[in-house]
Amino acid sequence: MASPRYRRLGRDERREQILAVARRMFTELPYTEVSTTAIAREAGVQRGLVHYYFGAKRELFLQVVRHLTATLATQLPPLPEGLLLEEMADLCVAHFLDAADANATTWFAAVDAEGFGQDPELMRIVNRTRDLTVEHLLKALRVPGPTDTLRAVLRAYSGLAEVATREWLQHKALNRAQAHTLLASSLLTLVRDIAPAVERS
Amino acid sequence: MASPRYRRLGRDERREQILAVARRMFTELPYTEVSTTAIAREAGVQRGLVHYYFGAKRELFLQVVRHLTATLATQLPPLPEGLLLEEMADLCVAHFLDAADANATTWFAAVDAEGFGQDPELMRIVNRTRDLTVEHLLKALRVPGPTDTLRAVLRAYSGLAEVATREWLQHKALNRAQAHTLLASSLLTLVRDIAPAVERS
DNA sequence: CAAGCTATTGGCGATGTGCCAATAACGTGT
DNA sequence: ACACGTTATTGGCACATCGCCAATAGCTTG
Repeated sequence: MASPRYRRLGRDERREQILAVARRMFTELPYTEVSTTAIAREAGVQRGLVHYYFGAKRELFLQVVRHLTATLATQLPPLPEGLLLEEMADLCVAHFLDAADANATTWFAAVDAEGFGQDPELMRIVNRTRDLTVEHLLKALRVPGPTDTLRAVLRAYSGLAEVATREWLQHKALNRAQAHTLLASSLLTLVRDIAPAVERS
Repeated sequence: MASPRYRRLGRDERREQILAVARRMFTELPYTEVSTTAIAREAGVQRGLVHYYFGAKRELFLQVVRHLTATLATQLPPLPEGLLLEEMADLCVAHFLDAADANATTWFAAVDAEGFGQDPELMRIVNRTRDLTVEHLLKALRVPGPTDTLRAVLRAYSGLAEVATREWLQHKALNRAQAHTLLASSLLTLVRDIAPAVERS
């Protein structure tokens, strides 16, 4: 007669629900200020259940980061054919800025996670995502011989892109058009002029 | 008669000793894996003393980051006179790479601290250090009207420099000469060509 | 050598984490 | 309808960490 004391959900269902709560909280607060107790409370569940599904708190955090980066990676745009290098760079940058704008909080949370001091697994996750973007750029720009040097240059470029985006969306020292100009012309120069020079060094 | 159970040091002396231990441990391990207990143990002291000097663990950590960034900031080279823009850029990059090389662990620890999720005070510290470097670049390159836009572009450049350094020292996808070429030519192009274009956008 | 200052200790209380046995919700077979 | 088995969920134990503070004990000074 009496209503049950708790609702029993399917494994994947509950798992996803807790993950959603964790996602929100980890993007809002630093790691140390998010307790499994708080996550459980917000999910309307006992703390033990969180550990039942995810083991350690760190594991849950890694799942969250994996999800964030995966979300961003799937938003890579399709590649139109037969464009000039300039047009292609423009397009890539536009798509990138759109994605960053649309998922600002997600994006910064993922990027910020990088510095979570020396955690090897976390470094691996974030680096793999960065490499995905680099490979996408390589395909899009159709550079003849994609060497390791060029990849390194493009990874460095992603560092520039990260801060430039921050200057636009957070610090507001640049507007969107300026961020676009900066990113597009840097990309062009890096690929066309600087990368070959670096290769020869 | 019996030797005393502990040595009593002066306030600053003990403070500096604990800080040194904390510096080492925080640069070696992630924040969560460094306990005040461990710091106290390595310093040969009771845990309570750590809190007596630094209050919360977070405060101690901030002190460490402050010290790391300050150390790097004091290594800014003097500015020689009457050089071409190219030569000046070369010089700045060379000094930068030297400093990064000499203090590799310190440098990466400071840079990594940045992402310590959304901590406002920590963001402030790291940003101020970045701005110091940017101002130094501005002075060195003697650009006519140092606008806010140019500053933003240079901050973005520091993002590129950070990753490029990592590619050289950690991932080893670039050698020193290549890192130098990348950083010097990017800096030149950004200041001479791209920043004005961004300004007009 | 007594007295005072304070660096240092040692321990209490609260909170967080990892784990696991007991429990209860829900699907299934009869 | 009802017992049964599965397993999602709870609740609590054991331990570590953190922040704090009263008591203690080095060192210094007169």
